[in-house]
Amino acid sequence: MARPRTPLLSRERIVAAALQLIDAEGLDALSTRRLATELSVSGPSLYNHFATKDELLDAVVDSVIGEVDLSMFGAASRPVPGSLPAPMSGSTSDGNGERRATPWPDALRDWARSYRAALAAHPNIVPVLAQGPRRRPNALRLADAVFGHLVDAGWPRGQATRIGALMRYFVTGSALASFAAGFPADAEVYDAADYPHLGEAHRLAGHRGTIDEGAFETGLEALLDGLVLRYERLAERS
Amino acid sequence: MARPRTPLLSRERIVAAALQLIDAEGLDALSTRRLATELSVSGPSLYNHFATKDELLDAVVDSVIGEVDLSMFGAASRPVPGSLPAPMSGSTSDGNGERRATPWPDALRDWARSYRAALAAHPNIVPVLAQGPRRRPNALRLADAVFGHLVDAGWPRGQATRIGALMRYFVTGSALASFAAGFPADAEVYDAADYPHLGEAHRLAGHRGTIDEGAFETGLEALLDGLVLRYERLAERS
DNA sequence: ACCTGAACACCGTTCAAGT
DNA sequence: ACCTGAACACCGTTCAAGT
Repeated sequence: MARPRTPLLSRERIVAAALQLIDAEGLDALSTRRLATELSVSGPSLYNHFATKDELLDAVVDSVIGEVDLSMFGAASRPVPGSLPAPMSGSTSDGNGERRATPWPDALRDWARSYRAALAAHPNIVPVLAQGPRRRPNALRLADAVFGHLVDAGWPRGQATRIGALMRYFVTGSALASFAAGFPADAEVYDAADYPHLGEAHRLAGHRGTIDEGAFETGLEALLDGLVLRYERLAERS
Repeated sequence: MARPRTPLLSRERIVAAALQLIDAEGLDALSTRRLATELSVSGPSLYNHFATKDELLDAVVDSVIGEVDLSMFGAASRPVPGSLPAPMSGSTSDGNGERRATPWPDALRDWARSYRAALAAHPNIVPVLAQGPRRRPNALRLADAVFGHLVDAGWPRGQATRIGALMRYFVTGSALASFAAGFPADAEVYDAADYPHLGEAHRLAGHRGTIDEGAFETGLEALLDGLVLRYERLAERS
Protein backbone atom coordinates (compact mmCIF):
# COMPACT_ATOMS: atom_id res chain seq x y z
CA MET A 1 0.00 0.00 0.00
CA ALA A 2 2.76 2.44 1.03
CA ARG A 3 1.62 6.07 1.30
CA PRO A 4 -2.13 6.47 0.84
CA ARG A 5 -3.64 9.60 -0.71
CA THR A 6 -5.42 10.48 2.50
CA PRO A 7 -3.49 9.64 5.70
CA LEU A 8 -4.72 6.59 7.59
CA LEU A 9 -3.66 7.98 10.96
CA SER A 10 -3.65 11.21 12.91
CA ARG A 11 -2.34 12.08 16.36
CA GLU A 12 -5.92 12.48 17.56
CA ARG A 13 -7.01 9.08 16.31
CA ILE A 14 -3.95 7.41 17.83
CA VAL A 15 -4.42 9.14 21.19
CA ALA A 16 -8.09 8.19 21.36
CA ALA A 17 -7.39 4.55 20.53
CA ALA A 18 -4.54 4.42 23.06
CA LEU A 19 -6.72 5.80 25.84
CA GLN A 20 -9.46 3.34 25.01
CA LEU A 21 -6.98 0.46 25.18
CA ILE A 22 -5.51 1.67 28.48
CA ASP A 23 -8.96 2.09 30.00
CA ALA A 24 -10.11 -1.32 28.87
CA GLU A 25 -7.03 -3.42 29.55
CA GLY A 26 -4.54 -1.40 31.56
CA LEU A 27 -1.29 0.39 30.92
CA ASP A 28 0.58 -2.85 30.24
CA ALA A 29 -1.78 -3.72 27.41
CA LEU A 30 -0.72 -0.64 25.50
CA SER A 31 2.00 -1.76 23.12
CA THR A 32 2.79 0.02 19.91
CA ARG A 33 2.17 -3.16 17.95
CA ARG A 34 -1.15 -3.88 19.61
CA LEU A 35 -2.27 -0.28 19.19
CA ALA A 36 -1.28 -0.37 15.53
CA THR A 37 -3.31 -3.54 15.02
CA GLU A 38 -6.29 -1.86 16.67
CA LEU A 39 -5.89 0.97 14.16
CA SER A 40 -5.47 -1.45 11.25
CA VAL A 41 -1.96 -0.36 10.39
CA SER A 42 1.45 -1.92 10.86
CA GLY A 43 3.50 -1.29 13.98
CA PRO A 44 6.07 1.19 12.73
CA SER A 45 3.39 3.47 11.24
CA LEU A 46 2.89 5.13 14.61
CA TYR A 47 6.42 6.49 14.44
CA ASN A 48 5.36 8.87 11.70
CA HIS A 49 3.22 10.66 14.31
CA PHE A 50 5.06 10.20 17.60
CA ALA A 51 8.81 9.93 18.10
CA THR A 52 8.49 7.42 20.95
CA LYS A 53 5.90 5.57 22.96
CA ASP A 54 6.58 8.01 25.84
CA GLU A 55 5.66 10.96 23.64
CA LEU A 56 2.41 9.20 22.77
CA LEU A 57 1.70 8.58 26.47
CA ASP A 58 2.33 12.26 27.19
CA ALA A 59 -0.29 13.18 24.63
CA VAL A 60 -2.77 10.72 26.11
CA VAL A 61 -2.22 12.14 29.59
CA ASP A 62 -2.61 15.70 28.43
CA SER A 63 -5.86 14.88 26.69
CA VAL A 64 -7.21 13.55 29.99
CA ILE A 65 -6.07 16.63 31.90
CA GLY A 66 -7.76 18.72 29.21
CA GLU A 67 -11.08 17.40 30.52
CA VAL A 68 -10.62 19.08 33.90
CA ASP A 69 -12.84 22.11 34.37
CA LEU A 70 -10.85 25.25 35.17
CA SER A 71 -13.65 27.74 34.61
CA MET A 72 -13.99 28.40 38.37
CA PHE A 73 -10.59 30.03 38.20
CA GLY A 74 -11.67 32.27 35.37
CA ALA A 75 -9.64 30.33 32.82
CA ALA A 76 -10.50 28.46 29.67
CA SER A 77 -10.36 24.77 30.42
CA ARG A 78 -9.03 23.66 27.06
CA PRO A 79 -6.35 25.14 24.87
CA VAL A 80 -7.32 23.01 21.90
CA PRO A 81 -6.75 25.18 18.83
CA GLY A 82 -10.02 26.27 17.29
CA SER A 83 -12.11 25.63 20.36
CA LEU A 84 -14.28 28.42 21.68
CA PRO A 85 -13.02 30.25 24.73
CA ALA A 86 -14.88 29.16 27.85
CA PRO A 87 -17.13 31.71 29.54
CA MET A 88 -15.45 33.53 32.43
CA SER A 89 -17.55 31.73 35.02
CA GLY A 90 -14.71 31.98 37.51
CA SER A 91 -15.79 35.54 38.01
CA THR A 92 -19.45 36.43 38.24
CA SER A 93 -20.63 39.74 36.90
CA ASP A 94 -22.91 41.73 39.16
CA GLY A 95 -25.46 44.26 37.91
CA ASN A 96 -22.83 46.96 37.48
CA GLY A 97 -20.58 44.90 35.24
CA GLU A 98 -18.11 44.32 38.11
CA ARG A 99 -16.42 40.95 38.52
CA ARG A 100 -16.22 39.00 41.75
CA ALA A 101 -13.87 36.06 41.82
CA THR A 102 -15.22 32.75 43.12
CA PRO A 103 -14.15 32.43 46.79
CA TRP A 104 -11.06 30.23 46.84
CA PRO A 105 -12.47 27.40 48.99
CA ASP A 106 -15.43 27.02 46.63
CA ALA A 107 -13.21 27.21 43.57
CA LEU A 108 -10.88 24.60 45.04
CA ARG A 109 -13.77 22.30 45.91
CA ASP A 110 -15.33 22.47 42.45
CA TRP A 111 -11.98 22.04 40.75
CA ALA A 112 -11.00 19.08 42.91
CA ARG A 113 -14.24 17.30 42.07
CA SER A 114 -13.80 17.86 38.36
CA TYR A 115 -10.14 16.86 38.57
CA ARG A 116 -10.99 13.64 40.36
CA ALA A 117 -13.83 12.85 37.95
CA ALA A 118 -11.55 13.26 34.94
CA LEU A 119 -8.86 11.05 36.46
CA ALA A 120 -11.17 8.45 37.97
CA ALA A 121 -12.61 7.88 34.49
CA HIS A 122 -9.11 6.73 33.45
CA PRO A 123 -7.47 5.29 36.59
CA ASN A 124 -4.93 3.21 34.67
CA ILE A 125 -3.15 6.28 33.39
CA VAL A 126 -2.93 8.14 36.72
CA PRO A 127 0.60 6.85 37.53
CA VAL A 128 1.87 8.52 34.36
CA LEU A 129 -0.18 11.65 34.94
CA ALA A 130 1.04 12.03 38.51
CA GLN A 131 4.57 12.66 37.27
CA GLY A 132 3.62 16.32 37.09
CA PRO A 133 2.98 18.80 34.30
CA ARG A 134 6.41 18.47 32.65
CA ARG A 135 5.95 20.00 29.22
CA ARG A 136 2.29 19.08 28.82
CA PRO A 137 0.34 22.23 27.94
CA ASN A 138 -2.97 21.32 29.59
CA ALA A 139 -1.20 20.29 32.79
CA LEU A 140 0.73 23.56 32.84
CA ARG A 141 -2.47 25.53 32.29
CA LEU A 142 -4.05 23.71 35.21
CA ALA A 143 -1.12 24.50 37.52
CA ASP A 144 -1.16 28.11 36.36
CA ALA A 145 -4.87 28.54 36.99
CA VAL A 146 -4.81 27.07 40.51
CA PHE A 147 -1.71 28.95 41.61
CA GLY A 148 -2.92 32.23 40.11
CA HIS A 149 -6.30 32.00 41.80
CA LEU A 150 -4.81 31.30 45.23
CA VAL A 151 -2.34 34.14 44.96
CA ASP A 152 -5.10 36.51 43.80
CA ALA A 153 -7.13 35.41 46.81
CA GLY A 154 -4.38 36.58 49.12
CA TRP A 155 -2.35 33.45 49.81
CA PRO A 156 1.42 34.03 49.94
CA ARG A 157 3.13 32.45 46.94
CA GLY A 158 4.90 29.80 48.99
CA GLN A 159 1.65 28.72 50.61
CA ALA A 160 -0.15 28.74 47.27
CA THR A 161 2.49 26.37 45.88
CA ARG A 162 2.04 24.02 48.80
CA ILE A 163 -1.73 24.05 48.46
CA GLY A 164 -1.46 23.21 44.76
CA ALA A 165 0.84 20.35 45.68
CA LEU A 166 -1.24 18.91 48.49
CA MET A 167 -4.40 19.08 46.45
CA ARG A 168 -2.68 17.14 43.69
CA TYR A 169 -1.49 14.60 46.23
CA PHE A 170 -5.00 14.03 47.46
CA VAL A 171 -6.73 13.96 44.10
CA THR A 172 -4.23 11.74 42.32
CA GLY A 173 -4.08 9.44 45.33
CA SER A 174 -7.85 9.10 45.30
CA ALA A 175 -7.98 8.42 41.56
CA LEU A 176 -5.01 6.04 41.43
CA ALA A 177 -6.88 3.07 42.77
CA SER A 178 -10.09 2.29 44.59
CA PHE A 179 -9.60 1.91 48.32
CA ALA A 180 -12.53 -0.45 48.74
CA ALA A 181 -11.63 -2.65 45.76
CA GLY A 182 -8.17 -3.21 47.22
CA PHE A 183 -9.70 -5.59 49.76
CA PRO A 184 -10.42 -9.07 48.37
CA ALA A 185 -14.10 -10.01 48.49
CA ASP A 186 -13.08 -13.46 49.71
CA ALA A 187 -13.83 -13.66 53.45
CA GLU A 188 -11.19 -16.39 53.87
CA VAL A 189 -8.46 -13.78 53.53
CA TYR A 190 -9.25 -12.11 56.83
CA ASP A 191 -8.11 -14.59 59.47
CA ALA A 192 -9.33 -13.21 62.81
CA ALA A 193 -6.08 -14.19 64.51
CA ASP A 194 -4.02 -12.05 62.15
CA TYR A 195 -6.47 -9.23 61.41
CA PRO A 196 -8.87 -8.88 64.35
CA HIS A 197 -10.66 -5.78 62.98
CA LEU A 198 -11.11 -6.79 59.35
CA GLY A 199 -13.95 -9.25 59.87
CA GLU A 200 -16.21 -7.26 57.55
CA ALA A 201 -13.55 -6.19 55.07
CA HIS A 202 -14.71 -8.67 52.44
CA ARG A 203 -17.83 -6.51 52.06
CA LEU A 204 -15.88 -3.41 51.07
CA ALA A 205 -15.38 -4.22 47.39
CA GLY A 206 -19.13 -4.54 46.90
CA HIS A 207 -19.64 -0.92 47.90
CA ARG A 208 -16.61 0.52 46.20
CA GLY A 209 -18.38 3.42 44.54
CA THR A 210 -19.98 4.87 47.66
CA ILE A 211 -17.00 4.19 49.92
CA ASP A 212 -14.47 5.77 47.59
CA GLU A 213 -16.64 8.79 46.92
CA GLY A 214 -17.47 9.19 50.61
CA ALA A 215 -13.79 9.07 51.51
CA PHE A 216 -12.96 11.60 48.83
CA GLU A 217 -15.69 14.01 49.93
CA THR A 218 -14.82 13.65 53.62
CA GLY A 219 -11.15 14.24 52.91
CA LEU A 220 -11.83 17.16 50.60
CA GLU A 221 -14.06 18.95 53.12
CA ALA A 222 -11.66 18.25 55.99
CA LEU A 223 -8.77 19.57 53.93
CA LEU A 224 -10.69 22.73 53.01
CA ASP A 225 -11.76 23.30 56.63
CA GLY A 226 -8.13 23.00 57.71
CA LEU A 227 -7.00 25.42 55.02
CA VAL A 228 -9.71 27.95 55.89
CA LEU A 229 -8.42 27.83 59.48
CA ARG A 230 -4.94 28.69 58.21
CA TYR A 231 -6.27 31.45 55.98
CA GLU A 232 -8.00 33.04 58.95
CA ARG A 233 -4.79 32.90 60.98
CA LEU A 234 -3.07 34.58 58.04
CA ALA A 235 -5.59 37.46 58.12
CA GLU A 236 -5.22 37.90 61.88
CA ARG A 237 -1.54 38.57 61.57
CA SER A 238 -1.91 41.40 59.08
CA MET B 1 25.82 -26.54 36.79
CA ALA B 2 22.18 -27.66 37.30
CA ARG B 3 21.18 -27.93 40.96
CA PRO B 4 23.84 -26.67 43.35
CA ARG B 5 24.31 -28.17 46.83
CA THR B 6 23.38 -24.91 48.50
CA PRO B 7 20.66 -22.89 46.70
CA LEU B 8 21.90 -19.84 44.80
CA LEU B 9 18.69 -17.93 45.34
CA SER B 10 16.11 -17.24 48.01
CA ARG B 11 12.92 -15.18 47.96
CA GLU B 12 14.57 -12.64 50.25
CA ARG B 13 17.61 -12.19 48.02
CA ILE B 14 15.41 -11.86 44.93
CA VAL B 15 13.10 -9.33 46.57
CA ALA B 16 16.02 -7.22 47.79
CA ALA B 17 17.66 -7.19 44.37
CA ALA B 18 14.36 -6.36 42.66
CA LEU B 19 13.71 -3.42 44.97
CA GLN B 20 17.22 -2.12 44.42
CA LEU B 21 16.74 -2.31 40.65
CA ILE B 22 13.35 -0.57 40.81
CA ASP B 23 14.73 2.18 43.03
CA ALA B 24 17.75 2.75 40.83
CA GLU B 25 16.20 2.51 37.36
CA GLY B 26 12.43 2.44 37.66
CA LEU B 27 9.67 -0.11 37.40
CA ASP B 28 10.25 -0.61 33.68
CA ALA B 29 13.84 -1.64 34.30
CA LEU B 30 12.71 -4.63 36.30
CA SER B 31 12.64 -7.54 33.90
CA THR B 32 13.00 -11.11 35.00
CA ARG B 33 15.98 -11.55 32.71
CA ARG B 34 17.73 -8.40 33.89
CA LEU B 35 17.07 -9.30 37.52
CA ALA B 36 18.41 -12.79 36.97
CA THR B 37 21.58 -11.36 35.43
CA GLU B 38 21.97 -9.08 38.45
CA LEU B 39 21.76 -12.19 40.64
CA SER B 40 24.19 -14.13 38.41
CA VAL B 41 21.68 -16.78 37.41
CA SER B 42 19.78 -17.51 34.23
CA GLY B 43 16.35 -16.02 33.60
CA PRO B 44 14.09 -18.99 34.29
CA SER B 45 15.70 -19.65 37.69
CA LEU B 46 13.44 -17.08 39.31
CA TYR B 47 10.43 -19.25 38.52
CA ASN B 48 11.57 -21.73 41.13
CA HIS B 49 10.82 -19.09 43.76
CA PHE B 50 7.94 -17.04 42.32
CA ALA B 51 5.20 -18.29 40.04
CA THR B 52 5.03 -15.04 38.08
CA LYS B 53 6.59 -11.59 37.92
CA ASP B 54 3.42 -10.23 39.53
CA GLU B 55 3.90 -12.48 42.54
CA LEU B 56 7.45 -11.19 42.87
CA LEU B 57 6.21 -7.60 42.68
CA ASP B 58 3.66 -8.34 45.40
CA ALA B 59 6.47 -9.54 47.66
CA VAL B 60 8.53 -6.42 46.93
CA VAL B 61 5.58 -4.18 47.75
CA ASP B 62 4.84 -6.00 50.97
CA SER B 63 8.45 -5.71 52.09
CA VAL B 64 8.20 -1.93 51.67
CA ILE B 65 4.93 -1.75 53.59
CA GLY B 66 6.61 -3.80 56.30
CA GLU B 67 8.83 -0.79 57.00
CA VAL B 68 5.87 1.34 58.09
CA ASP B 69 5.77 1.90 61.86
CA LEU B 70 2.49 0.73 63.38
CA SER B 71 3.60 0.85 67.00
CA MET B 72 1.49 3.98 67.68
CA PHE B 73 -1.55 1.77 67.20
CA GLY B 74 -0.27 -0.74 69.72
CA ALA B 75 0.59 -3.26 67.01
CA ALA B 76 3.79 -4.93 65.93
CA SER B 77 4.95 -3.29 62.74
CA ARG B 78 6.38 -6.41 61.13
CA PRO B 79 5.04 -9.93 60.94
CA VAL B 80 8.32 -11.36 59.69
CA PRO B 81 8.64 -14.81 61.28
CA GLY B 82 11.30 -14.83 63.97
CA SER B 83 11.36 -11.09 64.45
CA LEU B 84 10.92 -9.74 67.95
CA PRO B 85 7.51 -8.32 68.79
CA ALA B 86 7.62 -4.51 68.80
CA PRO B 87 7.13 -2.79 72.16
CA MET B 88 3.55 -1.67 72.79
CA SER B 89 4.38 1.98 72.37
CA GLY B 90 0.86 2.59 71.07
CA SER B 91 -0.24 2.51 74.67
CA THR B 92 1.72 4.28 77.38
CA SER B 93 1.86 2.78 80.83
CA ASP B 94 1.22 5.18 83.66
CA GLY B 95 2.49 4.71 87.23
CA ASN B 96 -0.33 2.30 88.07
CA GLY B 97 0.35 -0.06 85.19
CA GLU B 98 -2.72 1.23 83.32
CA ARG B 99 -2.56 1.69 79.56
CA ARG B 100 -3.66 4.81 77.74
CA ALA B 101 -3.99 4.58 73.99
CA THR B 102 -2.26 7.27 71.93
CA PRO B 103 -4.87 9.94 71.02
CA TRP B 104 -6.05 9.17 67.50
CA PRO B 105 -4.93 12.46 65.86
CA ASP B 106 -1.40 11.96 67.18
CA ALA B 107 -1.36 8.31 66.18
CA LEU B 108 -2.60 9.20 62.71
CA ARG B 109 0.03 11.94 62.34
CA ASP B 110 2.93 9.71 63.38
CA TRP B 111 1.72 6.87 61.23
CA ALA B 112 1.22 9.07 58.17
CA ARG B 113 4.77 10.39 58.45
CA SER B 114 6.24 6.90 58.75
CA TYR B 115 4.01 5.67 55.91
CA ARG B 116 5.13 8.50 53.65
CA ALA B 117 8.80 8.03 54.57
CA ALA B 118 8.66 4.33 53.71
CA LEU B 119 6.97 4.99 50.37
CA ALA B 120 8.97 8.07 49.43
CA ALA B 121 12.14 5.99 49.79
CA HIS B 122 10.80 3.82 46.95
CA PRO B 123 8.60 6.09 44.80
CA ASN B 124 8.85 3.91 41.69
CA ILE B 125 6.88 1.13 43.31
CA VAL B 126 4.05 3.29 44.67
CA PRO B 127 1.74 2.71 41.67
CA VAL B 128 1.81 -1.03 42.43
CA LEU B 129 1.47 -0.50 46.16
CA ALA B 130 -1.51 1.82 45.75
CA GLN B 131 -3.58 -1.04 44.37
CA GLY B 132 -4.52 -1.81 47.97
CA PRO B 133 -3.70 -4.59 50.42
CA ARG B 134 -5.02 -7.45 48.29
CA ARG B 135 -3.53 -10.54 49.88
CA ARG B 136 -0.34 -8.92 51.12
CA PRO B 137 0.03 -9.66 54.84
CA ASN B 138 1.86 -6.50 55.87
CA ALA B 139 -0.63 -4.33 53.99
CA LEU B 140 -3.53 -6.12 55.67
CA ARG B 141 -1.91 -5.65 59.08
CA LEU B 142 -1.56 -1.96 58.37
CA ALA B 143 -5.22 -1.61 57.41
CA ASP B 144 -6.25 -3.62 60.46
CA ALA B 145 -4.19 -1.47 62.84
CA VAL B 146 -5.48 1.86 61.52
CA PHE B 147 -9.11 0.80 61.39
CA GLY B 148 -8.97 -0.83 64.82
CA HIS B 149 -7.42 2.21 66.44
CA LEU B 150 -10.01 4.60 64.99
CA VAL B 151 -12.91 2.41 66.04
CA ASP B 152 -11.46 2.04 69.53
CA ALA B 153 -11.17 5.83 69.68
CA GLY B 154 -14.89 6.14 69.13
CA TRP B 155 -15.23 6.68 65.39
CA PRO B 156 -18.19 4.87 63.82
CA ARG B 157 -17.02 2.02 61.61
CA GLY B 158 -18.16 3.70 58.39
CA GLN B 159 -16.27 6.86 59.23
CA ALA B 160 -13.21 4.89 60.28
CA THR B 161 -13.18 3.19 56.88
CA ARG B 162 -13.38 6.53 55.10
CA ILE B 163 -10.58 7.98 57.19
CA GLY B 164 -8.36 5.01 56.40
CA ALA B 165 -9.14 5.53 52.74
CA LEU B 166 -8.57 9.26 52.63
CA MET B 167 -5.31 8.96 54.52
CA ARG B 168 -4.11 6.42 51.99
CA TYR B 169 -5.16 8.73 49.18
CA PHE B 170 -3.12 11.55 50.61
CA VAL B 171 -0.04 9.56 51.54
CA THR B 172 0.22 7.54 48.33
CA GLY B 173 -0.46 10.67 46.30
CA SER B 174 2.34 12.49 48.07
CA ALA B 175 4.79 9.61 47.63
CA LEU B 176 3.89 8.80 44.02
CA ALA B 177 5.85 11.67 42.53
CA SER B 178 7.45 14.90 43.60
CA PHE B 179 5.26 17.91 42.97
CA ALA B 180 8.18 20.30 42.59
CA ALA B 181 10.19 18.02 40.30
CA GLY B 182 7.24 17.80 37.92
CA PHE B 183 8.01 21.33 36.73
CA PRO B 184 10.89 21.50 34.24
CA ALA B 185 13.83 23.58 35.45
CA ASP B 186 14.05 25.13 31.99
CA ALA B 187 12.64 28.67 32.18
CA GLU B 188 11.81 28.57 28.46
CA VAL B 189 8.89 26.27 29.16
CA TYR B 190 6.86 28.91 30.95
CA ASP B 191 5.78 31.31 28.22
CA ALA B 192 4.18 34.28 29.98
CA ALA B 193 1.44 34.48 27.36
CA ASP B 194 0.31 30.92 28.06
CA TYR B 195 1.09 30.64 31.78
CA PRO B 196 1.00 34.11 33.34
CA HIS B 197 1.55 32.92 36.90
CA LEU B 198 4.31 30.37 36.36
CA GLY B 199 7.16 32.83 35.85
CA GLU B 200 9.07 31.36 38.78
CA ALA B 201 8.08 27.74 38.26
CA HIS B 202 11.48 26.78 36.84
CA ARG B 203 12.88 27.30 40.35
CA LEU B 204 10.61 24.65 41.90
CA ALA B 205 12.64 21.58 41.02
CA GLY B 206 15.67 22.99 42.79
CA HIS B 207 13.80 23.04 46.09
CA ARG B 208 11.94 19.78 45.66
CA GLY B 209 12.74 18.38 49.10
CA THR B 210 11.47 21.31 51.13
CA ILE B 211 8.49 22.02 48.90
CA ASP B 212 7.25 18.44 48.88
CA GLU B 213 7.73 18.01 52.59
CA GLY B 214 6.12 21.39 53.34
CA ALA B 215 3.12 20.45 51.22
CA PHE B 216 2.82 17.09 52.90
CA GLU B 217 3.00 18.59 56.40
CA THR B 218 0.54 21.38 55.57
CA GLY B 219 -1.90 18.92 54.07
CA LEU B 220 -1.52 16.45 56.92
CA GLU B 221 -2.17 19.07 59.60
CA ALA B 222 -5.08 20.57 57.66
CA LEU B 223 -6.58 17.12 57.22
CA LEU B 224 -6.20 16.32 60.93
CA ASP B 225 -7.71 19.69 61.92
CA GLY B 226 -10.68 19.01 59.69
CA LEU B 227 -11.12 15.52 61.12
CA VAL B 228 -10.89 16.78 64.71
CA LEU B 229 -13.69 19.23 63.86
CA ARG B 230 -15.81 16.31 62.69
CA TYR B 231 -14.94 14.26 65.75
CA GLU B 232 -16.11 17.09 68.01
CA ARG B 233 -19.39 17.34 66.10
CA LEU B 234 -19.76 13.59 66.62
CA ALA B 235 -19.37 14.00 70.40
CA GLU B 236 -21.89 16.85 70.52
CA ARG B 237 -24.60 14.69 69.09
CA SER B 238 -24.29 11.96 71.73
C1' DA C 1 14.47 -29.33 44.77
C1' DC C 2 16.77 -26.02 41.96
C1' DC C 3 19.37 -24.76 38.21
C1' DT C 4 20.24 -24.74 32.83
C1' DG C 5 19.59 -23.75 27.61
C1' DA C 6 16.25 -23.80 23.97
C1' DA C 7 12.02 -22.25 22.48
C1' DC C 8 7.54 -19.49 21.86
C1' DA C 9 5.04 -15.48 21.39
C1' DC C 10 5.67 -11.20 22.34
C1' DC C 11 7.97 -6.12 22.93
C1' DG C 12 10.02 -0.82 21.14
C1' DT C 13 12.45 0.98 17.58
C1' DT C 14 15.26 1.56 13.18
C1' DC C 15 15.66 1.49 8.44
C1' DA C 16 15.51 0.83 3.57
C1' DA C 17 12.00 0.62 0.24
C1' DG C 18 7.74 2.05 -1.93
C1' DT C 19 4.43 5.80 -3.65
C1' DA D 1 4.90 12.77 3.72
C1' DC D 2 3.26 8.38 5.26
C1' DC D 3 2.92 3.69 4.96
C1' DT D 4 5.24 -1.23 4.59
C1' DG D 5 8.08 -5.58 5.83
C1' DA D 6 12.43 -7.08 7.64
C1' DA D 7 15.47 -6.82 11.28
C1' DC D 8 17.67 -6.01 16.04
C1' DA D 9 17.84 -6.45 20.81
C1' DC D 10 14.89 -7.14 24.01
C1' DC D 11 10.60 -9.21 27.01
C1' DG D 12 7.68 -13.19 30.33
C1' DT D 13 7.10 -17.80 30.59
C1' DT D 14 7.25 -22.95 29.58
C1' DC D 15 9.59 -27.07 29.37
C1' DA D 16 12.66 -30.94 28.98
C1' DA D 17 17.01 -32.02 30.77
C1' DG D 18 20.51 -32.27 34.30
C1' DT D 19 22.08 -33.26 39.30
